[in-house]
Amino acid sequence: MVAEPSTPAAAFAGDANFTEPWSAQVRTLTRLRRHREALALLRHGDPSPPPHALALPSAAISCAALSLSSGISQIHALAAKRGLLPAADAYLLSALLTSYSRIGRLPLAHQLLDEMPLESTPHTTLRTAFNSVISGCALHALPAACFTVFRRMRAASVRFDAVTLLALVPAAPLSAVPQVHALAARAGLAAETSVANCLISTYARGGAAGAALARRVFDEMPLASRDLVSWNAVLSAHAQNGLAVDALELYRRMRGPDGGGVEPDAVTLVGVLSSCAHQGARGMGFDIERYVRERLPSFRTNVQLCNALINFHARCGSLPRAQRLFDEMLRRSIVSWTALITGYGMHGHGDIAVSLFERMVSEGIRPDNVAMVGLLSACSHAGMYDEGRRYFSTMESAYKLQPTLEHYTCMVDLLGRAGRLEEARELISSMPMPADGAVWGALLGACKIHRNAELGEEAFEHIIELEPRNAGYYVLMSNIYTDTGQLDGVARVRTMMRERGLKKEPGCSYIEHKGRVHLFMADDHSHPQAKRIYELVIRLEQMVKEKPGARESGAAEGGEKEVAVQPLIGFHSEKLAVAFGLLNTEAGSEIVVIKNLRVCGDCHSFLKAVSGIANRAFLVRDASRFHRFKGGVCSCKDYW
DNA sequence: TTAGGGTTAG
Repeated sequence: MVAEPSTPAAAFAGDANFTEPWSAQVRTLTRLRRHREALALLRHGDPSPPPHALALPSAAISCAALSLSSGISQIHALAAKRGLLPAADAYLLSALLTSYSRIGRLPLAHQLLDEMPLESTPHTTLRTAFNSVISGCALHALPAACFTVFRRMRAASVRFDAVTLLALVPAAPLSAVPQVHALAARAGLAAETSVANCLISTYARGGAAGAALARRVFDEMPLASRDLVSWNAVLSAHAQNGLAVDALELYRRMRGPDGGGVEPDAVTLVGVLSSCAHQGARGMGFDIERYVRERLPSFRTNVQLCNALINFHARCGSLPRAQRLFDEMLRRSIVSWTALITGYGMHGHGDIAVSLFERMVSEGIRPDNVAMVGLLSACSHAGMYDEGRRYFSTMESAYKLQPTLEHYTCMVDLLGRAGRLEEARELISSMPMPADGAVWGALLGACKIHRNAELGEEAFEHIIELEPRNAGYYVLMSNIYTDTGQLDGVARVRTMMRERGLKKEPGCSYIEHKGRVHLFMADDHSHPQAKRIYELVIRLEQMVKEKPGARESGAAEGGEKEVAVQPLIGFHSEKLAVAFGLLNTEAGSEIVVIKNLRVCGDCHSFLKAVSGIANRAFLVRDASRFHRFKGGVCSCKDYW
């Protein structure tokens, strides 16, 4: 084959500066990350004049990049032989320190640091040397070592700088980050863009409270210091911690005058799409997809961005679009598969989820814990008891995966829903770790479906120990008592809630129309069209009532579903949202509603009946899955 | 010529 001019060597020959000595060319190649060529040139270059001044530091860095540990040792030995160490050649010393640190030979890095003459070495060289080792410790996940070296640095009266902090801040335990932050502020470094960005992303690891701290750092940054990374970091801080509304609001601000003309990049969009998916913000997600297709035409090569789009579509009701994106991807990761598997699971297509999973495995991708959660929950939503149990029991032998709390939650849900309450209870007893609120909550939900107050009480006892402030579980227990006619139980749970100051999270549903979000709460009259909406709901209620068999009983009920305030005409939010959709959209189009809680049995049978009467399709995403109502039936087959 | 900040799935 004829070498094309685009091959690395030929390209280098083409752009090489031939007036530059070959040792300087080594440096250039290292800078261009063409490490193999750099080392080849070092090996074959003219040995006189000696290459040490320019070539050796670069060669050490190239060795580290290629994990050539012995290469670094050889350069080190050569330097020692030539008398360039300990500190005669500061650059070579720095390069060796960096190389040893990057490759994880930290004892050697420490040794070099120890050998440095503190008095005669320039201060900046000392600082770089300490920074190299601290960064190396951070790179190799040795946070305690970072601080040990940092203390030595301070004991030696070497001033730290922004680079030191970029390694140190993420290495600090979350509880100690504010102290490092204060240290940075006292040194006048906390306002530097790189340091502030680093603080934002580190605080972001600390849940909702951390997101608030991250937000404060961002808000305190001078406008001129905020760059794209600052916006991305603060946006992700909210997106990662479930604060989707704030993340979307930040994105709007970024695009407005506050953004200072910063254009989003793929990283921004990944974060925003995740929040759109979480929040059901379909309009914004669609806008972003348009932006991606117009402005980032090579997006198909960006696996994370494609994954974010797949996840968005799968969770926002457009499975065909998610599937198309998946099919178009040039390279896929396990995340791509998981997003799609989870999406099919949420829509009740357990069979498709299972076959996707099998296809993934046959393509040589080993499932991870998250993929298994997606698969097991897909089985659970579809009532695929045998498959779910089989996959769960072979997790360890087939895929070397230890079941986590989330897998147990899926399995308790799967067994419980299928009516195997005792089996679910036994599974909890057999767990190698203590069950958490979610596991017991899954059992409680199953007890609601199967009206088992006794086992429900046991689950509830555990839950109020583990999650005493989660009102949803109290409502669930109270509903079990209602269903089993134990009114004293209902009163007891209500008293507990009152004494503890707990209020049920209000149910809300929303629908997007012509670029606007229309939000409804139960019995909410604030919408401008409220009068027409209520009239329509009442009319539909009457039509449903008159339709024989329209409101059958026996639908599976369970989980933290909303309770109808009035059994006959409960103006739950999803009814209002669907009525708004019927009044404002054209016949034939699908009405998509996003809801925060689970659909109650009453609304479920109402929506089924109305889909038949009005000959319209409603797609409702509730807290755990999608329901597609059409022609009088629901895609969940009343199993939810 | 040396040290370096942000991202996805349940």
